[in-house]
Amino acid sequence: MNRGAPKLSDVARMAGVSPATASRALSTPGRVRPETRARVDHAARLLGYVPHGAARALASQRSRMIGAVIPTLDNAIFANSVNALQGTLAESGYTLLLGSHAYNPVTELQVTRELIERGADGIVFVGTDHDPQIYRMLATFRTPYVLIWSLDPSGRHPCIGFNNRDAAIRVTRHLLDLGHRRFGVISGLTAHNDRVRERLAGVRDALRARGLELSPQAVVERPYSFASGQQAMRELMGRRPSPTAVVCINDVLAIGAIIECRAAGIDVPGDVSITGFDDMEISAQLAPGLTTMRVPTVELGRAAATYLLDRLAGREVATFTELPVELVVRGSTGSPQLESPPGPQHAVR
Amino acid sequence: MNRGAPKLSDVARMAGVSPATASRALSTPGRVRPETRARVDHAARLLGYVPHGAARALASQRSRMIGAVIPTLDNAIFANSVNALQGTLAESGYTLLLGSHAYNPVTELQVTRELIERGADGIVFVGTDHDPQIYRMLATFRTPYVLIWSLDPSGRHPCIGFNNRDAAIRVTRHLLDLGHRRFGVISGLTAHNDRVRERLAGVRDALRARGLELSPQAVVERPYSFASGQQAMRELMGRRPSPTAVVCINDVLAIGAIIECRAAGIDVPGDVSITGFDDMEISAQLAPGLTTMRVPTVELGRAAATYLLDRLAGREVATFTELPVELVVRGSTGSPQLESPPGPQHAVR
DNA sequence: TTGTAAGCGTTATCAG
DNA sequence: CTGATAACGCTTACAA
Repeated sequence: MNRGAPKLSDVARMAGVSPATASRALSTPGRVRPETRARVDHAARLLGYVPHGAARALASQRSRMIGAVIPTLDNAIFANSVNALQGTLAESGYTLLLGSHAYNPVTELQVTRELIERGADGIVFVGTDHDPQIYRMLATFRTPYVLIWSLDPSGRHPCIGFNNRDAAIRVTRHLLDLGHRRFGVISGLTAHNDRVRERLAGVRDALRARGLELSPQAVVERPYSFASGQQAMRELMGRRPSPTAVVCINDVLAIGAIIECRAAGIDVPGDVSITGFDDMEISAQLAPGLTTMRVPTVELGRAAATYLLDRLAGREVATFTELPVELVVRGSTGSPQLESPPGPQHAVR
Repeated sequence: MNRGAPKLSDVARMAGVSPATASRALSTPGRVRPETRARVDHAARLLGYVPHGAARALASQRSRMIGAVIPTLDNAIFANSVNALQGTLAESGYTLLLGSHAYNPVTELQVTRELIERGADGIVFVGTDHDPQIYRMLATFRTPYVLIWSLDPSGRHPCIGFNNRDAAIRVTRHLLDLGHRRFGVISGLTAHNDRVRERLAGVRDALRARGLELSPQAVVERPYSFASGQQAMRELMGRRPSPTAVVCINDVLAIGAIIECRAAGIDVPGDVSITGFDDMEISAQLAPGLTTMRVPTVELGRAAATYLLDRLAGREVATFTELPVELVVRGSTGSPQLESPPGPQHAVR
């Protein structure tokens, strides 16, 4: 791909120095006389020299590329994080290699292999649920990595995330405090998704602490999509007695749920309360009284980049970072519901 | 980064063949005896061999990586395309290198250089507005590329896109046909963004064809954000006489505009009509009567991947592909407005 | 079909 | 501070 393009030796010749010196002038400017550095820089500029990354990687054993393995970019949540990740990496001259797996563990393994093969100096993963083979590969290739979105309870893997279970507990408690007793949950698919499982567990924990159980039919598990959320909401509202509060495990599902409520003429909140996770800006507009958990997507991306860059530079790094999640109570889902058993309330996330 | 990891020579030794044969067995299975191929495969599997991408790229002059240079991932529109692009590439063993520039042409040039440096075998760009230096670099390095989202009128650059101007014309005509005469436009920033300029020109064209002009104050130019859209809408509705129809150049702005209408108690459509571009699923929920232009984001990503893969494989490729854009008329923004000058109508996109 | 050997364009080591 | 020179791990003529 570099056919005909100027190479380092061309730059060196033009500057009247050896390739070695040219290399140094370009990558470690401090190690050459200012004057020769100027000559080399000038020659490089004149020739439009662009270093050959593969050659450089081969010789230096560093690719200056960081990989990210994510479920999908369709979820705005991950797109935001990836955007921040890429931006932060670029500031340090690193390029992002992107792989997604659509929640398929086999694909994930494959994608990871691919990134390692391309020489990723480090890799970012989402969540803690990964094939043991993945961790084995990372160890074999001594590839630094970090898990984001979740906290690793085992402490075996470096992670930057937040307490998904606790966030769900807080959201649920909020609903309980509003007086709700009949709950429904619109969940994402739990397979290969620790975030969903933790959040679900959090809802259960909070309810149990107040002597309530979540019956199997009170939980609807669906893939992330507006349509799923709509349909799930319809099902839940069809149950008798119908829930007065519904917790949505993800914002996409929440939006679907809200849409369904509007279509069915159900007031949110009022007849129903919704609480949620992730990126709820739009959801909040759909249902102004919405209560949500705001997840630090941008911070996750930035922190992951910083972690890996620091690690690669041999700097000290914290191997366990918990980020705060903010409970955002909008409008007045408040006291009214406390007296009369309110309509359904939904915890969105 | 490959320290301690098995290399091709290890596989070769274990299989009892030369490195050359091992290489062939792995990358061109057809060129070796089935029996030796099996031995090599077995050895590779046993050792957990992962090829060294940089070495391979250096020797073969091909990286099996494709770059994408996009404005941002924060816009769901681009995220969808990138997702499709990455997925299609992965099916053919290609990995995606991602760069974004936040609508900054200097950053874009830099990012492009970075991708070329990393050895991208091909690059996808958004739109036609690019620094001439970018095209020069692409030529120097003989890097295949393709522009998506727009059609290149000059015919100089391969492109896969749709007619942005025509789409805007159709949307505007629709509003005209509904009886609207007083228009407002919420535009994105026109600098370095041919899509916005084309769409804006389309609105002007359609109006002019019916003897109407768009006064300077009827156009509000803002960066993409919900807040911008809200604010712009407020400004437009403050004008006297106020517009009965508003065209939003992008869905993010549209959502903001709709939010503002709801907050102000303005009915959409009814007091106001909205029409839009890009991903209007949510907008449509916020304003059920919304008319929109549906942009083929997934197809754009897929087609771009296919184009580059075909080109790299030496296959025939169409260098100019126009994709259809669908005008989606929802609800009944219809006849009511035809009689009485309707409230403001907004073309969202 | 397989092996030999010469690169691919940089960086790193080691003298000078 | 600078210059030879040997890797880096793989592919690919060319020969056998």
